[in-house]
Amino acid sequence: MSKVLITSALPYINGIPHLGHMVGCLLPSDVYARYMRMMDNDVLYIVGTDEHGTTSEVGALKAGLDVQEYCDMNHKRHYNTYKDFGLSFDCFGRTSSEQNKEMTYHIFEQLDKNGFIEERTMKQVYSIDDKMFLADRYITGTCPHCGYEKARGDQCENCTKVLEPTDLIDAGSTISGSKNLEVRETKHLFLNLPKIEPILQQWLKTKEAFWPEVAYSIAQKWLKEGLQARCITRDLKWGFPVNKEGFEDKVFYVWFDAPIGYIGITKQWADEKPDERNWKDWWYDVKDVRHIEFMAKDNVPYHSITFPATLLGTKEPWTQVDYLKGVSYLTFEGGKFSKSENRGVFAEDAIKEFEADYWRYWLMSNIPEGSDTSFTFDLFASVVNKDLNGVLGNFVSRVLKMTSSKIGDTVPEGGQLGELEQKLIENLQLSIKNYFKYMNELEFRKAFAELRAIWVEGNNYISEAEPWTVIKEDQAKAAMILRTCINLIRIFAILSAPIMPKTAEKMLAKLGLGVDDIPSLKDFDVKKEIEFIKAGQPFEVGDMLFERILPERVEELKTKYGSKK
RNA sequence: CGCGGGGUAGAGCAGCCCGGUAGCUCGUCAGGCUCAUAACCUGAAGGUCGUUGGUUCAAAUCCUUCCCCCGCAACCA
Repeated sequence: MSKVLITSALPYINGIPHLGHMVGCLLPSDVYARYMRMMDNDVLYIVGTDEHGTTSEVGALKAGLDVQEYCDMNHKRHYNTYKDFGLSFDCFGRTSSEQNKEMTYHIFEQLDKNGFIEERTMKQVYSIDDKMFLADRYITGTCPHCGYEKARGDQCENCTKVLEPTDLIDAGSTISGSKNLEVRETKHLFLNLPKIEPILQQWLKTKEAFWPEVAYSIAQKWLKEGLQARCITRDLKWGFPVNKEGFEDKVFYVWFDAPIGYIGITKQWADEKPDERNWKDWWYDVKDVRHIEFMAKDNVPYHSITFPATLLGTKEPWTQVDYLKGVSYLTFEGGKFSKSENRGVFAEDAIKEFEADYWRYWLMSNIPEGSDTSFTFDLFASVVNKDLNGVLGNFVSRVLKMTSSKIGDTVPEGGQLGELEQKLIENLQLSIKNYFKYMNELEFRKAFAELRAIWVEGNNYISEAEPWTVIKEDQAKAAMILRTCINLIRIFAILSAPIMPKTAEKMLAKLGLGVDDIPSLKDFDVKKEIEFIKAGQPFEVGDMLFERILPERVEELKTKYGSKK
């Protein structure tokens, strides 16, 4: 049994998670965690909310709430959404926790002690009416190059030129609209990345060759361009106050404490049961932990460069990422998800339309492993109707209905496996081997194409075996065929459990089994499992596993979620 | 010349690293079956692999030109 530490990029508290967020990090991490547990590994799966930063402050201001209250409320909201999607995290923590503060302080102190922290004085725009310094993008004005009136302080969206906020004509705060701005000097702390770069390079060499193309090339790109010192403090209220003399009125930059959150949240988890859990068993001076991180491409630089450098700079034996599963973006009908424009499916609404497993299956079998992938309701409906209803749901239905109507509501007795069944076993052995191989390699698209092929194997078998014909002459043989099919339902349920846990449960329930009856996948042997359910076991036909999505419904959904805009 | 990813049948993708008759799923068409959810099974049609030039006996695969889409460009997260 080996220890597998799984972390999903921590969703930002202010955002409303959409399908892209779900497939970018949350779902794949969950599917992988479930799979690794079924493979008998000791898994710790960490998720939580990333809470600090200007965006939270502004969000709270707009909601008329105190930042802490605002985050408490949204944390709960995120938690509920992810629970609805079936995420099986061991702890859903917060980057604003006391535990994370402790970790952040410790890591900062080590970096400072080792000479990787430097002070710099910089000029920044201060909004007198907002009583705060403004990040570049919180300032808008007219672009000096193209005259676009809503250019941001960091870049003009219209002409794409990179700007300084002081370049803007007639600049104002996006928070209050106030134009009462001035440039003030302010002192900040920087993480000296160039100084850490040599050891970072060395470390990276041992890891990234195995990472996905997207992750690997992004990390390379940053190194190629040369690292710059990175500012890790901010003039804000909402964050951890900097634990260094002269900087008490500042807080750590959200991106400094956010990834440390993985460790802080692990300590939150450990603190729930201090007698049996220790965060150090996962993060500090351990050799037997394999750490897998999940994220979308925008997060890759921080997890391949900045955060590893932060940990390396402490010169302490922290657990680093072993495999970084970086994916591209999911787009919505070819464009961006946008809450304000009511375009795209957001997780809270998705779950009201269809059960989690519909989304889990579509998203995971279409995860953007290569380039960006577009979600469309047409594709969604076609996958649900074909794969889930036609192939899997229909197999379960035809087998149970036939057995029930022709023989009875218990698993039928008689006959023994023949040549056709041997062929079935061989085919399944090969497909399952491939399925496990792809899951181990985190090649999700390929893995779920293989899972689908496994389901098809069921329909193939029953077509060839023709129990509806056999039963007229050989009752015992027909019984054996149907018993084999019922066992296939159980096997399909077990193999599908990582991606569709609720459906797996439903399938097993039809056979009078529970989730506790799911065996380890480690030594999964089709030969044995195909005869697991014995004659006499009662079953029930029950409801269909999935509903079909009819064309009218597709049109309805498209209108409702802004596909047509 | 800012950087990276992508451009392969009507749709969605694999193959490219390590050149050797272009593969998978959906859709379409035809056939089969009738246990099942107008479902399932079998077969067929459909692609000059974005474009230009080159290397090679041979290029989707290696080098080069240009075009298109997406993302990033370090104080939004």
